[in-house]
Amino acid sequence: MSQNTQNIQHSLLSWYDQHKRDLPWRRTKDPYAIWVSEIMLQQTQVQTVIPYYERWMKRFPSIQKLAQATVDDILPFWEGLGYYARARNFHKAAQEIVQKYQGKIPTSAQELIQLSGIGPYTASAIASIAFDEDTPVVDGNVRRVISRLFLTPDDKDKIQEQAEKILAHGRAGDFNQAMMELGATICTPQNPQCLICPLQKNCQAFAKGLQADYPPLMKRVVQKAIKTVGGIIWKEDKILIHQRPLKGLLGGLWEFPNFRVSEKKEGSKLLQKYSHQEIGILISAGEKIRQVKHVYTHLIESLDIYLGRWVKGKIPSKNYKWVKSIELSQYPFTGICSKIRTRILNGTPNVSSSEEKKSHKALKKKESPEKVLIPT
DNA sequence: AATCCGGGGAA
DNA sequence: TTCCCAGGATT
Repeated sequence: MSQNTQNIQHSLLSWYDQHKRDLPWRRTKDPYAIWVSEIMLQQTQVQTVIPYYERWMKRFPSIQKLAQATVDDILPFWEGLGYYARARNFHKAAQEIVQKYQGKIPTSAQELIQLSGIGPYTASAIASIAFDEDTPVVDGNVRRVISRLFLTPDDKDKIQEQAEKILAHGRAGDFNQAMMELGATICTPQNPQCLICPLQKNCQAFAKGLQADYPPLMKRVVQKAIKTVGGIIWKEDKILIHQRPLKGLLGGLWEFPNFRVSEKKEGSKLLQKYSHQEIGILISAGEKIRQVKHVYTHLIESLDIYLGRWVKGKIPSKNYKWVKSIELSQYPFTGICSKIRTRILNGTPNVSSSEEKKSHKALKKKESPEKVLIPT
């Protein structure tokens, strides 16, 4: 091992021992708990994950409890976290563990990666953190730190090679977390805090003043704008909701019926047309309640919501349901439709965006609605 | 090798 | 606004 590597390991681990954040999943060695955290942390920041992690662990405290649950049981605990396939894959893996592994979580990265939802990163993370296997992780943080430390080109194999070279054997779990912690708190994408960085003396980018140039920027994709029309469709005191197909965008989440449109016709007519074509019901469509925008990674959706009333026809029993407005909060909703749901429950069709955010959070805490919008 | 898959924090 | 986050599955 080179002098430089020894120095990096020592400086990084000393810094980590002294400065590591007190995170819920760092208070345990339970491999299941660490697994939960690693799945939630995929492409998701620590501060976002913490409340979800706490709620999840309370409701599904073990791999057995998770395996016993249904997909509909688990989705509400993932609502708003995004990348819903993570929840489904994790659930599937839990059932595999119970059925094929006698309920025992495998201890090696090589075995873990076989499970659904576990890729190279997560396999190494669980193996090193929960089982002390000497295997390095490479995530967005590690990629950036290594890229700057060694001016490594942004090549998957080169980064992996470097990560293996500097891994502190015997303390792989701490070392891996330290690399990620450094990337998250000091060696940040913009304005890295090089002056207080424990690896400043080892950093080739800092020596040349090239921190801002590493890693090279990725080309970004332009978001596509799409337009949809949807309806709050009443039948007596009930509203029609739809569960999205399990696979694909927002899989398994519920929403108010809405349809992709390209034509520039009148929205209420389109809602009638698609309600007939896609759902098989006849409705009368009234005024536009409001327009809601929602930004996805590759998509910007603009949804026009109309008030509707059922006239005749039977809904497909599978993915459609009539529910009372006060029951809406029992279903995990898509982000864009939860904005509208909030307004129905509050009886405030038009609120400012700041108020919208508050009421959205209030809903999640299951606070009782004050008023209910009366159908016209 | 590309593309899909969310929602939010931070500057 | 823009970047990107303790990535994995699908095609």
